[in-house]
Amino acid sequence: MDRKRPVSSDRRLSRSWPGGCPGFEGMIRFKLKAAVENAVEKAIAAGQLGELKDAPAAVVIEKPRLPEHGDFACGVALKMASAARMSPIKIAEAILDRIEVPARCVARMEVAQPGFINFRLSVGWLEEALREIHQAGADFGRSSSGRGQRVLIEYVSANPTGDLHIGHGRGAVYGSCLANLLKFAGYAVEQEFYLNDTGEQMLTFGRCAWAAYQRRLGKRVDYPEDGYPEDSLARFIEAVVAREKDRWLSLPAEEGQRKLGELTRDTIIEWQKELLARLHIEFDRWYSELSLHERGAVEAVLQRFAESGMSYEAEGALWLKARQLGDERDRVLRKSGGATTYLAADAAYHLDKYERGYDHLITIWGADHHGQVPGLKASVQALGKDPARLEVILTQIVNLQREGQMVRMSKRRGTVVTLAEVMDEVGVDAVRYYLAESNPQNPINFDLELAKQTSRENPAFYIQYAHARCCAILRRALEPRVNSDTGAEEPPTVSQAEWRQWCDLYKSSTEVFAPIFEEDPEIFAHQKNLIMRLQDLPEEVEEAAATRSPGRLARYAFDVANDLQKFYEVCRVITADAAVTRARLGLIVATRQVLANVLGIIGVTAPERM
RNA sequence: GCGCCCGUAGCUCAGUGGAUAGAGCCCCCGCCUUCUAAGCGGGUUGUCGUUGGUUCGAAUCCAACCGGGCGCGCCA
Repeated sequence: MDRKRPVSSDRRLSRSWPGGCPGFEGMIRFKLKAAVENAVEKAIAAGQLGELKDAPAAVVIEKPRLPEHGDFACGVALKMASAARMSPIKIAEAILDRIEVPARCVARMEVAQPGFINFRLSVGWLEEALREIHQAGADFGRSSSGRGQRVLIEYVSANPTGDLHIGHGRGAVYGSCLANLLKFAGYAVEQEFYLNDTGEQMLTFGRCAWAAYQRRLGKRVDYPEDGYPEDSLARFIEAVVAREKDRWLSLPAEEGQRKLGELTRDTIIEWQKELLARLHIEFDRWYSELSLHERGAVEAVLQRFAESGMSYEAEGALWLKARQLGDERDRVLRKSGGATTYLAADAAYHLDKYERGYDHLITIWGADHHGQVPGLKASVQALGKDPARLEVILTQIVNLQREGQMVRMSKRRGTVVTLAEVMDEVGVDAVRYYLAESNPQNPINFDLELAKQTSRENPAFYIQYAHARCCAILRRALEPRVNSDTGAEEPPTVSQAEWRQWCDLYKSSTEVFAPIFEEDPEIFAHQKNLIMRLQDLPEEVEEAAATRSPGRLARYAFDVANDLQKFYEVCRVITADAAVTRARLGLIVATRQVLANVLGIIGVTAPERM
């Protein structure tokens, strides 16, 4: 039943082939899509698709799971069948007859039950893909789909009252990866950390810091019972004492609480900055909540709510009419005691974000804050801003495990495992990879022992190893060789001058890559798989950016590494044949480039040797 | 009770309308005179939480239910 038709050379579109595929810019899937769309149009125009006047379904080129179904497949005939009142097979045949692709690019096209069109690639587009990778270099995979839109991503925003834990780490890594990703996808991204450096909690914190400071210097005073655990402050108090000695000890209580609160808070903030920098996270701005209060922004927002009739007084408190705006209940803006709530400050903060002119706002919170989302949305709406431009992403919990057993964390009992400890134990790259890999809405089980025990097998390491291996091969080709028989030093396989020449060729020529391929079908399959994977990067970036899933790229990097290893296993790169060596080094360098680009996005280092 | 998130192999997770549901870990068996064996190949593993619906076709969409997590009027 299946109709098989080899592509004959007279169906070539491109007269200038090889050397480029005019009219087929972009990735292979896109090139195929365009060819199929074109064929559908022509088939309709020729009246071969029954009563169809226009294409009722978008052409989607997918990757079949089974190798027998080719490298790519298209199910558009199935989607058109009912509208055309024809059998999918007949439609597929009519379309296939009109698909025009260069013979060097597609080896075979066929119609298969129940109406798929399957494609098996030849080498033309693979060579072109490699040339594109070399030409784009560090920019390969970068897209302009963000159209330079300004996006502000706010994340971590941990309270400056203690250590960061693994949950903060997750938000930090996710936010940072998302920022890198959106930049790569063509957005103008800024990253911001919101400091809760004022309010009720800072008063409590000041009392604790003051007590801890006095106690550290030998004074017999009680430590507040319901405050932050003394142990969790000890390290920071130690730093404060080392710097300030006992010069504040004689302050009156109220002054002392304020002063030590500030000193300790600032110590913690500095410490958080350093820790996050170690995780390869740099914020453009640390935005102080206190600064909002100080310049009256919070009061101004309350004023605006009052003027627009969006707030009211009840039970001694000031309320936002959030119910009117889709929330399940109204929200308190100012407590009966007179202090403003977190929501009031957050409304002022988000209003400021809007007024700074961003096209889009992303706020990343831990999932335990999800109850606040409707209130925040309602408040920005009440301020006349479009809540659709504010995207709140919630990151789920991280369960720390050790050998499959949950690590119970209790602040009170001081059994909290800090982010710093996890980083020290399993390494920054592993922490980044494991936290980057999953999607934010899923809880993570992070097993410390597993991450350590399998350090040779862990994905972060495996990907880095693949990158280092590419570097090693290139080094090998460019370094002088030692003759194993005579011990004499011989010139390198590739001279520096040659190499520079080759690098230019990689960017301008597709023929240069032709000698990569072996006739042996098994080896060819590995070569093709690797190149197909590399040329996927732009699509992966698009998809990851659109779904806010940088973790997708972490998994993609693993697949690239895996395909490289399989290729490496069956195929030598440096050979006696200069043309073959040149071609395959081009593939290795392209692979290295793709790995480096992806590792850059997920913030894992790309080592040259391991 | 209400709201949000989740439920896929022993474990950790992909896959969100297409053909026979995939990786890694774990376990077993092979492979180093040759560019990094920190590697590769092979083998085993599934009521896709349950039931019903929509569709030519459902892990994927809809409804109800079950199980887990989180949140729920002046904490942040």
